[in-house]
Amino acid sequence: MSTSAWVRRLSSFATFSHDELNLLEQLGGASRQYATQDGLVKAGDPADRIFVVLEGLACQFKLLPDGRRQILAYLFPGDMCDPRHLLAPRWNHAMCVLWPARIAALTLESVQRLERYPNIAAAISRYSMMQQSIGREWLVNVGHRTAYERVSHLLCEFYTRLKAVGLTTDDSFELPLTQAELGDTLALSAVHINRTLMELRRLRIVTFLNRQAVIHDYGALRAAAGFDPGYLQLDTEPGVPLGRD
Amino acid sequence: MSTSAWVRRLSSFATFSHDELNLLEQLGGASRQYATQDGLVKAGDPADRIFVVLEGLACQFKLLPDGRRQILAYLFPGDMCDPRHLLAPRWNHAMCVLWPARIAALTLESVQRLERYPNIAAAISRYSMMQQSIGREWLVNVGHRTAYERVSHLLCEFYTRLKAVGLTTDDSFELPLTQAELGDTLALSAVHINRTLMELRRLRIVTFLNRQAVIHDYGALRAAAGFDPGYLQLDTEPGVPLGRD
DNA sequence: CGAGCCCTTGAAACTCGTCAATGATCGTGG
DNA sequence: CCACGATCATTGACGAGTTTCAAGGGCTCG
Repeated sequence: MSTSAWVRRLSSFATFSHDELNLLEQLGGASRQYATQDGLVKAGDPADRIFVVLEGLACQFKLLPDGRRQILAYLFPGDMCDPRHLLAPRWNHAMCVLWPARIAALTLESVQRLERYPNIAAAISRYSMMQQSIGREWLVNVGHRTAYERVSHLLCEFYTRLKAVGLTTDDSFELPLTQAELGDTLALSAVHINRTLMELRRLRIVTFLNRQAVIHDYGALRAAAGFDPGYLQLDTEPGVPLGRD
Repeated sequence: MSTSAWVRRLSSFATFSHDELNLLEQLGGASRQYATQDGLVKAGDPADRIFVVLEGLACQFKLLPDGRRQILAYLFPGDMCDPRHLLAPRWNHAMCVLWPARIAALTLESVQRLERYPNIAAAISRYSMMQQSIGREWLVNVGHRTAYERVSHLLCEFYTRLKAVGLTTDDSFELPLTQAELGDTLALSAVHINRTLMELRRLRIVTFLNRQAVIHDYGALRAAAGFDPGYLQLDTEPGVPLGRD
């Protein structure tokens, strides 16, 4: 059972030796299968391990007392939690599985073992930095873009992130999200998500079929979103290592 | 020229030796004075140093091409940028000064020098983790709370953060922000910020005078916001459970 | 074949934004 | 010391974008 998406993702942030690659690959053995709707952690749980999504889809979210939900991040294959969570006593947000997933859990000790390899430590830090960058862009998205721009921007982000780990075919990718989940991500009602997606479909920019998103006109999508992929840092050259995390 | 707010802030995340305290205090010498409106970095600048705000107020923000602005974080006295920014080739957001400030700049080397002390490294990591946590809460705020809840929540956050570094007196604190800036933070128009603040004032919950916010009824403010200070991690020790929701 | 979830669509209501004008405050220079 | 301009706060009227409510239809799975 391969950890390849994870290795591919980290490889864009550092160059690994044979040993390091082996170590990363071994993680597959410690993984477990989860089903849609499975909870991974909830707010208040002790933060004693983080997760690496090897296949499938998971997300982080926060719940308000009255049931409103804000999705904070998606973990596609190859994505992991920020190891810094291990420094806090407890989680202050929740995680759940959105589509059947194979997920590995890492304890503080296993992360420290990995981070003895400077290349791995550097890759994880750079990768986590990029995830933070995505979070900042989401704040801009939710705060200052219209519904149409928001949806377009999120689709651009997904497309770019998935392409980077080889999870797109031609111009389409798996997107097993309900419109309610997209709504909780973009702070829009499911109804309005629907209307916006219909509009994108009507303009032949993006269509959806069987949980697949097909980008027919990436130029138009990107223009609609004002999408600038720079923040995804898929271009950076590996540099100097920086301490622990 | 004290660095005390910074030391106080970090001290809540680790216990420092005499040597470590000295080292942190020395930073004050390398600081510089800035005026309101001064830019610190803009998107695209090389990320070769980060900033520690010793006094005054600065913020991070992103600009959209048409001029819309989203403020991403405030740096009160004692706050610093995440050192991880040094791992990226360039900034993808901007920073500016909002109120006369004394600010120190740290290069990658100086951060590495500090992080040779494990307590300092740990404190900075934990502190940065908390900053990230604030960012997540902001996404919830902007995404899923009403104008009234948003404003209340932000005021609760400010009050709690400032109290933790001793920058409150009684129930008031300095808040030299314009309503336009609050609007760009909370994704509301300045006009609507005004109406919301008026409402808080009408209900005798919070008043404003000479750039000071005065909290008359913290209970009501907290209730209005649904504020739970847990995410600020000002109370807990690693691993120690606390019975809460 | 039914149950449940999800998508789709319309109509009405509401929150919040935009526009515009007035007033208050403050720093600056005459 | 006062006049001026600039920035910011305040207020009202109106409009736009989005939410809510409600109902119907399609798909999938047991």
